[in-house]
Amino acid sequence: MTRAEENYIKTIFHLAKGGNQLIATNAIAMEMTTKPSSVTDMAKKLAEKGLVTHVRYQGISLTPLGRKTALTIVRKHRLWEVFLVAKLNFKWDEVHEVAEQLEHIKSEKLIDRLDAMLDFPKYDPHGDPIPTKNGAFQERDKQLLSELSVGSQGLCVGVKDTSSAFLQFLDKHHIALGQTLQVLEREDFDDSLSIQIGDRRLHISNQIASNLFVKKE
Amino acid sequence: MTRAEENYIKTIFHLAKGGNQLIATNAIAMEMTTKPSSVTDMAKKLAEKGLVTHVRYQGISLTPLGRKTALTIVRKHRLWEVFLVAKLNFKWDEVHEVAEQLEHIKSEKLIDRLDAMLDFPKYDPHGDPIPTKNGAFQERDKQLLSELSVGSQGLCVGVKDTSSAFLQFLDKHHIALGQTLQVLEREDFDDSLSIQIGDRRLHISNQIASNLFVKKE
DNA sequence: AACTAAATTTAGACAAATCTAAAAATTGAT
DNA sequence: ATCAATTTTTAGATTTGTCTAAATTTAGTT
Repeated sequence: MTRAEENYIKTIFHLAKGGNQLIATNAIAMEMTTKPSSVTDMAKKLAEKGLVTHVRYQGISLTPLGRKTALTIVRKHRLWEVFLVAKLNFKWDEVHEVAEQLEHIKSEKLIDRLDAMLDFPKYDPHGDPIPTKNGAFQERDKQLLSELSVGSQGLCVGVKDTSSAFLQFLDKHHIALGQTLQVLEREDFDDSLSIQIGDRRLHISNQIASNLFVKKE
Repeated sequence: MTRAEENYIKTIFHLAKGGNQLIATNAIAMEMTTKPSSVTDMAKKLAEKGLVTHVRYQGISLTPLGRKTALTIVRKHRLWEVFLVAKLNFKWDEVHEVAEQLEHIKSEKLIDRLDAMLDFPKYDPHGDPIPTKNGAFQERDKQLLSELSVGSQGLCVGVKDTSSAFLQFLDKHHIALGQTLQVLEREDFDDSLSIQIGDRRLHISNQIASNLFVKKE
């Protein structure tokens, strides 16, 4: 597998959110900032290798083999992210670019040892689940903070947006995964929320609330 | 810098043993198991970038910029080797191939943090010196065990041959860096040596002795 | 059902890195 | 100093991944 092939497989996996629907050529091109024609070219190559199914003019989906490949790449990416944060003191908004490179390193032993060194983490620094060695992959039971009803409590378990801007916003306001919060009030006008988090009260926009995953308590 | 460019720079550095003599096109091709014509092509490209000096029909040498680049790559390679052995329990004969991949990861922060995590090691698992962040690079005072006179003592500080076969031989006979040994006898016939190492006596061939670096004590 | 707009694919081209085969330069042996 | 052997370079081709521009298919509207 070349690096380019791996990146396509990973992108299709993400766009399909782990499922195996057909993903549009344009969607892949957009996500990878490349041209649709390039996507078609690669689709043919990946289809020949048995990694994707390419239905002409309809889209591309992963085969079971492609899905397994994607899970391996995602596993590597997320384990490296944990490593960077837990062992090298990277901030959670600094890890993506480096993990993007590290995920292509080819050594099963390396990944297994890394996994053990990190004590077999289940989630990456953004709360996304880490597939196991044999490809098991469990989405956590979670919902967006914006969907929580007034009065209910939630545990912060992940972020939807992983941009530096958003993650630094959370840092600035001392919102971190593992914290419990409660929705105190919702403004009908703009769907902004008043929340209680620890001993603090905070008012956050809907844009923030709809990018933070919580587990209802 | 592409990966291919980095590999050429690194190879030229190694063949020149850190110096800046002209290295023959053929020597580079041999070392990289590629064709001389490919080396010439790359030499032109690297010369244009100011990394090497290419004297037509004479050979290729690193410019100061090329040398600096090489040192960065060597630094990365050796730090990753230390990491693999010290943190992930790799054996010293298992690290090369993986480090070959990891050395191309582009992140200064990653390397600096790794360096700190490993406590700023001066030598890699094979005893080779690790260049510092600013490119300082000090060869240790060392000589081949085969050059030691009968009766003298030495501290094992490195290996010349880093092949699995040789490293596993050393493991098997419990010869490791950091150990002290003494030359008891030399056979004139084949230059094999009797050595005292710890409380053991060992008889080793010249081929072994001329691939083990010691520091005279 | 026909037509337009959007999405997708094809055809042909290009850059990077490599190769083969042929040409040119160097070396060294007499 | 000349010639043969070796080394190196050049010229032209190949593969991978990409692009542009044109052609094709699909989808939505009336």
